[in-house]
Amino acid sequence: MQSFAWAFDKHFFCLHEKFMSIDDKTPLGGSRPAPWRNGRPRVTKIGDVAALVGVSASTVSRALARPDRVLPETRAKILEAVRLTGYTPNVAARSLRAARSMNVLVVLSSPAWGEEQAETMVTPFFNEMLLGIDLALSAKGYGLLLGNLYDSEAREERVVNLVAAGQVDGVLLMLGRMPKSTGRSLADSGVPMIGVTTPASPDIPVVAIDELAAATAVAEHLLALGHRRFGYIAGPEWHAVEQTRFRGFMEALARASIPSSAVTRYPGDFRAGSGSRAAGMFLAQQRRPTAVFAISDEMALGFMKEVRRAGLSIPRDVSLVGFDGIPFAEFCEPPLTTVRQPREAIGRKAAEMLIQLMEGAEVAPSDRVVRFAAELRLGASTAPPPQ
Amino acid sequence: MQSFAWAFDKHFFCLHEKFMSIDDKTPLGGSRPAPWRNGRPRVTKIGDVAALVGVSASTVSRALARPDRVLPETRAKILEAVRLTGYTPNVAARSLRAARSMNVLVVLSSPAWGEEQAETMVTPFFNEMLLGIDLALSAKGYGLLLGNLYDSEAREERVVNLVAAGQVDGVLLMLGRMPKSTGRSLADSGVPMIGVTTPASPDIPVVAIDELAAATAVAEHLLALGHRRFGYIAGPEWHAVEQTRFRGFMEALARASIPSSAVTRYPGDFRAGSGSRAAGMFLAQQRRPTAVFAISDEMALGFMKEVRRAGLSIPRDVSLVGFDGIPFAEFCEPPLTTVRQPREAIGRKAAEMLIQLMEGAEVAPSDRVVRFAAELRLGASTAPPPQ
DNA sequence: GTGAAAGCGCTAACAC
DNA sequence: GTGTTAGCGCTTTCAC
Repeated sequence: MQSFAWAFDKHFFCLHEKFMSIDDKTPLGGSRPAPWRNGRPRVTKIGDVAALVGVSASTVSRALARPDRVLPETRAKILEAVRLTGYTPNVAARSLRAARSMNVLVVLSSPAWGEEQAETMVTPFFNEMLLGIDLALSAKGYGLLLGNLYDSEAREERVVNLVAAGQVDGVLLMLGRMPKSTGRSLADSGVPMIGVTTPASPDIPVVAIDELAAATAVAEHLLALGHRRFGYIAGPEWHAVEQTRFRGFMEALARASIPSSAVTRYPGDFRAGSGSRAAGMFLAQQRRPTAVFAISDEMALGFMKEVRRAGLSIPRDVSLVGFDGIPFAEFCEPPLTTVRQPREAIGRKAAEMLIQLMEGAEVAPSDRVVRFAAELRLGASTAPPPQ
Repeated sequence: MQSFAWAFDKHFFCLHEKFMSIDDKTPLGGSRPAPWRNGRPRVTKIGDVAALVGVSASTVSRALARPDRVLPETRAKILEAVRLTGYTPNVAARSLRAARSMNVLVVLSSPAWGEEQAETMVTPFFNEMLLGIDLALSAKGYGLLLGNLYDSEAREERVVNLVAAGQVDGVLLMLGRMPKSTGRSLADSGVPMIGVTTPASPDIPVVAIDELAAATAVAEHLLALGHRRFGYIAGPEWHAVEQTRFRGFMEALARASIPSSAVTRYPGDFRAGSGSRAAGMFLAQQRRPTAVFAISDEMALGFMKEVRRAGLSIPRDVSLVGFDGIPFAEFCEPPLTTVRQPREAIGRKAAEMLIQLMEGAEVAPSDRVVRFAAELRLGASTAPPPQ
């Protein structure tokens, strides 16, 4: 994504010469071939339709926007002409006039250290969420612009510009933290915004799961199985989700009188590779945890693979819990015990709230923070600890 | 995704106090408050910057677009004012004027029968490809609009409109067939277009892997292991990729004198569920194939899961080959033998070709069809047939 | 019910 | 070098 970006910084590439020659061959409707008018195909404009029918452009516009304010027969003729010519309103003109773009920006940050480290554009976790968002938005006629920050500040800057430039009418933030962009921030832009799985904020309504409850459920499940020594594969420390899940997990353990020294915290970044590295550290330990909680399924899968390679078996030697409930969590062997987030519903709800905001409604106070319940889905990767 | 309707924003918000004072002297946004100009946040316009510096709007525009054509000191003052005010050009106006949107549309179709059946917005297969596309586009300042057809005709229509409306400067088609849309087709719109993993077409350059060679490699690998009875989990029949892979697979077998009656063809739709269903059919067979080729990794994983549930072991009882090389193919047990497509490279190449087209270049004849080599990546899911 | 006219914000040709 | 001017395509008053 994010690619939009535009040439704000560098401003236009100039292609004049090329344009000229093409233009000469295909002079566009206008009396004078505009040199900048890229050899674009001649497109039907509202005036063309009007001329064809023998009415004014305003009437065509009205016929399309407020059918009831145009004589039925005029309207019929206009619609016919529209069909005939394949006329489609020019979005840029309409946006300019209406001061709205009908586009929504989804800002996400695939975990990466700079884009050269990125592995995919949309992580499995965001994927289903995007589906819900897309369906909700397109139902209301909004388009979807995708902006991946790839954890890069330069990108962040561009995204902020994008918003400032009025290219989008609303923003969905799917980030672990607020962008710390230089210059004016997103929040300052006055563009409606909703956070998805994002830290709660006074300014920005948030849709997410109840992270604390979910982490608690994981801890209690493992405790109930009899585990007393734990591993925790973390996310980046600045990530809101990491902070909450860690806290929920530790507090639940504390309530069961498990000292924090009984928990080994392995660093991670949500991606499978970091799960494998955590496994390396796990394997090297003298006194290994009997249960490991990875706060993303990808890390759990990475852990699983590495541990199996070392000849250990899950859950016989070590229990494993993931988080998110990505589709592949059930295809691994054993199927992963994980926390399933209702991602499509989250995405849909967030998009619907954003649409309301964009259409001028206020967010009800009760909707400042919407939390969905997450469900602990038992796979076969957890069992009582080995004797 | 997208189509465009209507609604309005209501927010009143003043960005910059600094600016307010200037405002008082030069009430911007027209002498008369336009009634439709729904209390949008007051945004800095080029004229504001100009007024602040004491030059004309054109000079500001020039200072930004062609620095060399403006006096250095003027320019410096302008840049300072831009910084101060947080001015960002209005995209709609620029697009309208320049007749280019700096946006590219990526049309894809997650396998589904209508959107209510969709599982994710971006399949794992498209994901890495999107990464390559995104990086290439954003490097040149282009934005990325995502349009998922979800195999729905209504969506198709909207996407076509989008293109016709000039909302995008170019299109990347990631489909198994050409959209069969009613009304004027995409190809007619005259907008530059590149197909990615799409049927070759006289009009549209294509970037893909050498499907035929890949399918051949799979067949030869299985033949070399000694297999003589095969299963083939197909894609939708209309899908170009399905057609080519099936042909490549069958022809290679034929060259080894394997009769086509030795191949069971299970229907599929690229998704995991259809792989599971194929497994059901497989298990019910009297004389089962000893090797199965699924033309997507997801289907292979679905097959694997179901077969394992029935107590069979891969590759001891049946060998399995997937296709695509999605990340999770190596996390399953056993790791999947699959055809790895260099997806990021494909995406990047396609985007770069599109950019060339959009900037007026011709596609070199040699680039009408660009084929990357795909690599058969041996996992542990293939072995000689059971005795 | 319909047309004429103005103008959204920006850029480029054309003076000076 | 810089200002003036015109107009991209559309929608929306405001007359009639």
